[in-house]
Amino acid sequence: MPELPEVETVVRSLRGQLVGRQILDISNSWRRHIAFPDYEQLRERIRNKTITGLSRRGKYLVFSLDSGDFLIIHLKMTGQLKIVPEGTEMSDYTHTVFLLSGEEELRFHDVRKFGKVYLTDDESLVLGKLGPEPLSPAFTRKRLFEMLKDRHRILKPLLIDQGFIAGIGNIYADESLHRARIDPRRISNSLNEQESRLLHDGIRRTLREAIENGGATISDYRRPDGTEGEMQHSFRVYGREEEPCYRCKGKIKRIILGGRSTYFCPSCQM
DNA sequence: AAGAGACCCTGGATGC
DNA sequence: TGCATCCAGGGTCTCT
Repeated sequence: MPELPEVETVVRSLRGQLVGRQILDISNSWRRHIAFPDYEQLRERIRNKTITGLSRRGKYLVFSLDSGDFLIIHLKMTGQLKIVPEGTEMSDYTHTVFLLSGEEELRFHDVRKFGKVYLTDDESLVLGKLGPEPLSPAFTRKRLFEMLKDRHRILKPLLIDQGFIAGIGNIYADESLHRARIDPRRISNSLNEQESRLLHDGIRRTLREAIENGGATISDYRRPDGTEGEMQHSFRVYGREEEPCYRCKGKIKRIILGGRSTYFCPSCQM
């Protein structure tokens, strides 16, 4: 569930607490949480390293270490990160724990176990195939229009393709398309310049608004301090099947595109 | 290149 | 109450 705004919220919340701290050790009870290298090597390479930075790329959290390695974490559907005092009672769903200097622990809690931890000195091994950051200055209206022209794909699945644009997931794709008044079933290269501009604005405004709201809490997502985001109260279409569209009073429909639920308003999204 | 479907997981909702 | 089945989307992978 965490998409770009949720991951950004987590990064902002953790950065001040983690940068400058040392990772003393790691423990893990679900080996598949560790993507690469294998657990023993990762443990060897991470022990006693200092966290020098924390940033986000798409839906990935990227910790820079003073060894030159990058610790990269993807929360996937149900991952949560939290900092707790050392020795706090363990939840059944905490599978990876980083022991920190200052007698605290960074815990990776993940009910569905889809999350992943990577350690590498070459970030591109993990992040290399990602598309542009939608909130970066490089993601201009012109660039999006050119990207759309180059492809012949159904719009909604294209927007959640991380190689096309990084960070948009199922919820914010639908929200962005509704804001732009564009039908999710449209083919990418059928959009004219004006429609492409509306989509560009829709994506950026939707993501910015979601970050301002601290992300959306749906079932598992929590901020690292345990509080819920607020964005779920502002959804225009997501999860609102058969309810009236706020803009035109039409009925919100749910269809499947690219194997995922897609919510939209057939009367004002063209 | 694009798209469909299986798979990775589990809790919660729904159906009988 | 209990059990089976479906669904949720973050991805990856294979096949057509």
